[in-house]
Amino acid sequence: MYSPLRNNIEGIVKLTDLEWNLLVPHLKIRKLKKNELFVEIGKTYNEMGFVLKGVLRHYYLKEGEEKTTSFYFENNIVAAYFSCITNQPSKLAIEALSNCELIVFPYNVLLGLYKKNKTWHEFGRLLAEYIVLSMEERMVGLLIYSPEERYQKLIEGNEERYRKILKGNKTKIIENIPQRYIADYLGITPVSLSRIRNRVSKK
Amino acid sequence: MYSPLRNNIEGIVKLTDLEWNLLVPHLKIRKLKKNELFVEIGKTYNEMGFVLKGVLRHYYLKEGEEKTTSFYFENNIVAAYFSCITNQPSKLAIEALSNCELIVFPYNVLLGLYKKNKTWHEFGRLLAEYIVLSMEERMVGLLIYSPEERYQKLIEGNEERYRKILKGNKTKIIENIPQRYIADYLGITPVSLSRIRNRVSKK
DNA sequence: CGTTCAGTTGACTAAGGTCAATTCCCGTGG
DNA sequence: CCACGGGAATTGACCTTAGTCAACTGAACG
Repeated sequence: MYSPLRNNIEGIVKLTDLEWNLLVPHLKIRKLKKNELFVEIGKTYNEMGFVLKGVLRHYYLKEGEEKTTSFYFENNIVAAYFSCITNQPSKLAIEALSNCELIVFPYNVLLGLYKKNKTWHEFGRLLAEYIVLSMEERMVGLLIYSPEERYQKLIEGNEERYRKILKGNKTKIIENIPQRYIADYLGITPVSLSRIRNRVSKK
Repeated sequence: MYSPLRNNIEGIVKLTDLEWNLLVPHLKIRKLKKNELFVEIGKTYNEMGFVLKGVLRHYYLKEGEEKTTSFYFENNIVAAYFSCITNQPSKLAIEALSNCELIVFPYNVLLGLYKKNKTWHEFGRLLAEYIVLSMEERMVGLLIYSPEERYQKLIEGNEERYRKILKGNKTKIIENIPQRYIADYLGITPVSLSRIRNRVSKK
């Protein structure tokens, strides 16, 4: 039941059964219906999730408009990282784009494991480090490529992936996500994305 | 001599003298002349730095053009993070924009401290986590604000800073960095930045 | 079968990119 | 001290591309 989570953690550090079992008692399954929120803006969170089934999006509000900046697929960790780490109200919302099934556990528990156990602590550090690397990559992409180039790269699936746990299969973005969210993700409007797609397909 | 580094680390975790002294023997001072490279593209690095004096920039090459995506000021940690973590050749270069004085030490040593000492390990994890938070913020800025809005935010110094160690004083960007690099940082051309400045100053 | 909403398309606007000329600044050498 | 050279920044003219608004299309769903 929980083995996909273990597999993914073990993509980063090897766990003994003993270590794994430190976490297991705190795991729960949580189901979300399509359009249900996993994280709401303004609330403070202590909950980590791991996607077993489904897709979620992560958005900010700017002048009342939802701006989708990220997605979570199967085998991704999903959380209001900012809120968990700083204990401040979340500035972003996370919404299920389809019916989802998550493994959830409290961030506190993870912090406890960090204190108690070296392997778990190493997992926490490495996870954060890999997230840094993947964010650096995306940020550089936003700075040095045009919207059209970014779209090209997205459909070519050219981005590097440091660990499966971070980004599952990116090609799924194209297949499973409504275009207006992809447009946000690329930093453009849905209308522009439609035109870019048109341009690109004619080449 | 090394106390600014200790102060900044202690912005994240408290160190006993004993813990601090685990690192000290491995510290060295390194001076860079203006325009000298701290990191070259294609070489693999194991060196961390901490800026005592001066400013550096961090750039990628795209079709032969240098694209500056980040800066390092006094009291910032500077490193080819990607190269240190993955042991792969660096894709970016880091250049001194002025004569610089750095404290340097091997990343290996830090890894050794992580293994040996819980406080150091916690430092490593928290550092990576704060970097994640600050990168998330910058990335969202690139996605949801226009170039002009980004420039406004830059001069207003509106960005949050999770720890001094990450980003020193951002207002210094405006004062100390040639505009063409700031343009890259904002994801626009120097010509556009000049026009934006003109527009903004007339409001 | 109609309602709804995402996606496309068209017309127009606004903003950034490009290229080139000019000005400004600063340092260097006569 | 002044004149010159070189690079950075500004400005102008023009182009390209994204944004906006609105109309239309088409598929999904009840």
